[in-house]
Amino acid sequence: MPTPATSTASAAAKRPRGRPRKTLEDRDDGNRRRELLQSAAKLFRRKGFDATSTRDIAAAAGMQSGSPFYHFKSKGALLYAVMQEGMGSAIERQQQALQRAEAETPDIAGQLRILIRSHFEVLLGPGSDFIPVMLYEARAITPRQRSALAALRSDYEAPWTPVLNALHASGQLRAEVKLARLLMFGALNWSAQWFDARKEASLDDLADAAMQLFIRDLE
Amino acid sequence: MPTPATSTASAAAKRPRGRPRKTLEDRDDGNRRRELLQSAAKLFRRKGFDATSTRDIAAAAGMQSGSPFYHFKSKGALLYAVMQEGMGSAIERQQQALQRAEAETPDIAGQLRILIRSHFEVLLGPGSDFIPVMLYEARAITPRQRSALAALRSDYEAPWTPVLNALHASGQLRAEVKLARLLMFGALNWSAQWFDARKEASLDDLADAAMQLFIRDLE
DNA sequence: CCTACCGATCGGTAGG
DNA sequence: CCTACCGATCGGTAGG
Repeated sequence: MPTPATSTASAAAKRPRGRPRKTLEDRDDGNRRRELLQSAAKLFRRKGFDATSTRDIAAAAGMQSGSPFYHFKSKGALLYAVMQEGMGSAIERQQQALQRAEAETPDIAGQLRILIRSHFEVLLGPGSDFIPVMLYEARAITPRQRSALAALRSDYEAPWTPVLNALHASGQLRAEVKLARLLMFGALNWSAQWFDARKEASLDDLADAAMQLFIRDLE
Repeated sequence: MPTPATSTASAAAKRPRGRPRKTLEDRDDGNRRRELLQSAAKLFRRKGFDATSTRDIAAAAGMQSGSPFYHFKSKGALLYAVMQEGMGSAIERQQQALQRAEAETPDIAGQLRILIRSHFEVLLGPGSDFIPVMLYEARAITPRQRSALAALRSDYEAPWTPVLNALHASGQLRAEVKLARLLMFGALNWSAQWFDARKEASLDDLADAAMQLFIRDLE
């Protein structure tokens, strides 16, 4: 829950930073921009892009109504930045998960489990507003932005292809790889609509269920 | 493609109906309401609820800007009506598909295929704007409306439960039924995001791929 | 980053 | 169902 804008702003006014001078660096512009991104991601996810006003976002970040436009040249640019940020960190997390797993040299099904588990984390884990926004607000961006994001998406999906091909070749994945991939991502991505972290199932439970659903001859 | 509003309106003015008197029945209010629902469903799907203005909808149905409010008391009521209409016809189609199949007494996997095939038709077939709107614009309706639709959704999903339970019992579906159902619907529902009727795959291809992906020991 | 503001658009309504 | 209209809200900007 974000603190209401007014109290955040007044708290900041009452509690001056350690350094006395009020230079630009003191303002820590990078952090303000990051707070805007976070607030925007959370609101875009909860209410949708069109139902979120730039005033909502400003208030959530403890700013006045016009201030977001000091950091982003338009509301659309903010949305696009949220999506880029989401894809960037998703790719990063995925690569880290794959590298961590390399030490254990898992079998091919084990590699798919790593990818699926990492995908659920990006989608449902802590701070996971960016990717759902990217998935569910694609209508609101320009064609040029869409194709730039499609390139990032290809990067993200690249590690999946050899794994799925190998599983198909070994008979553990029966459906044609191209359609299987689309259906599998649907099963995973849709979880952003129903998953409730407070409820029974954990991300590991989800990954187990997905593996059992898609892959035969496990272990 | 809907005819532009102006030409539709002027055509109607130039071509009086068969009956000379201008009573209310002559106006055929039921059809106008239906045209509004169709236009709204198409626009809500393409642009989203918030990005669609009631003026857009009116124009698509060949009306003036204030006229939708003669048929629906608010924009939200229009959205809700689209969703109800979608669920109603989805349930109807599903029951017809199941009845048609009864004559052939298919095995349990065959029954799942019927349900999946019917689901793809409701989602991707001709005139399939209503259910995607229901799936992707749920944020925009009130909690009361949401729970009323959840009841319809339960009706729709009811035939799936015994089929999935039986497949789980026979070992053809390995994952726990509750999570499997959520993941499966995700795989199917997500197709509304990527399916292109002009491209290679048919709805039967999709149903085949889904069956191969989810179910073992087919035929 | 704030203050003050603008033009455009929007959902909805009164009266016919 | 149309005409004419209203109040509210919104994205964005100038000037500091």
